[in-house]
Amino acid sequence: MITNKSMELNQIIDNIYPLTATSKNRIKESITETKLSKGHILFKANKIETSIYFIKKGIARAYAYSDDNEITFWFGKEGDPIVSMQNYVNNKKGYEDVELLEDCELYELKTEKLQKLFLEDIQIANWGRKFSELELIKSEERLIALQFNTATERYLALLKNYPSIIQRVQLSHIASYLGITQVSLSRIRAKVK
Amino acid sequence: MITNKSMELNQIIDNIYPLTATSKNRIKESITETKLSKGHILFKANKIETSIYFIKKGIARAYAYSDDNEITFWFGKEGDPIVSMQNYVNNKKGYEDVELLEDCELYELKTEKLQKLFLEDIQIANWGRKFSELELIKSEERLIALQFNTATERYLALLKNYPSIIQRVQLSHIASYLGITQVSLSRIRAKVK
DNA sequence: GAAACCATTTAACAAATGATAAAAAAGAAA
DNA sequence: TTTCTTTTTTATCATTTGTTAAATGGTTTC
Repeated sequence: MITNKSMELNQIIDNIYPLTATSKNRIKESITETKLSKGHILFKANKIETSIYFIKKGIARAYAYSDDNEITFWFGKEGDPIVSMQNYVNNKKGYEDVELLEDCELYELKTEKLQKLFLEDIQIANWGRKFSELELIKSEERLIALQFNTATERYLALLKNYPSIIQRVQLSHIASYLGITQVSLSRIRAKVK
Repeated sequence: MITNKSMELNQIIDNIYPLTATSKNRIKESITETKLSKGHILFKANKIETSIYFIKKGIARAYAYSDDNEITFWFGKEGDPIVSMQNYVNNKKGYEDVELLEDCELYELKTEKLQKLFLEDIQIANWGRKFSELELIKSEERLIALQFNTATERYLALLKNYPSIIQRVQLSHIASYLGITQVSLSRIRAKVK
């Protein structure tokens, strides 16, 4: 079992956008810590979620269904936010499940409280702005990779940029994340070795 | 030649996030209008851009190079923002060119002015937050489509959701947008008819 | 209209991926 | 260990997509 360093709340908040102590405390006051075990379904599709999370320790994946088979489209590790964007942005039901792939320690932040802080504290509003901007950059990078690179290239990139994910997650999830079947990923792995 | 309705500035700003008249005017004071002709390269890869734009009238595309061939990864039409995200978010050089595909009327907003407003006006900070959130939703939808759907399904979805793009843009750009070759798109079109 | 140019389609073959099933390997449980 | 279960790999064949080149169709220019 590979262990990864846990990520402290201060660092997570600061990495997004620097805040004064006052504003930072306002966010921290709205955050609670929870431990949940491997296999726990954190978000359920077609439900309104009331929280977003940050991963202190552990990994998770988001997946949705296409016909019968589930497709993983996101992995999160220590420091990453767990957000159902349709919930967070538009108060709509999400289309994804989020499953914890290891025992996790999470920071939970009630969306409602955060939305209130956005309207009261300009620093937190900018923190929230930066949060979405950074997620947008990640999403765009992902998009470009899917559109520009072959499955083999995407696999090698994942191997290079997120070696921990590959070691900690089963290949069927990685295959669907890469947009290919598990059989196809196996072939790629055999060729690359 | 298909003509589309032009999109007024007030509507563009309001569609993102409702603002008081004062805050809205602050944004509007920072915006200038320009007309640029078809073929104009608005953003150049590996350059720091100092503005973002909104399309009043016309269409545009963003593309980047993979080896020799250019790949279109974004289309914009009336009402859409034109932003080089790496420039806007991280002040880094972008990797994309943006080309105007028709004669265009654009609203130009200097990034520096906007960043200043973010720090001074909480309403505008939240407007900027919402702006990125909405772009993030679009990006995620795009990502899901690429990962979940076949080329044929993506083509049909584009046909359904953005009929104007298909009528106004040449097929080679659409093919690369869909992540396939032009030949492959031709085959799909022949089959679908 | 003819010539030149560009976009789109079609054809032929190669390469990559999907689908299904079976075998091998790895883990978990008794 | 041995058994059972799950994950991963391998094999086979069908389908899709890529590559290259040629043919068709449409526009522009002279």
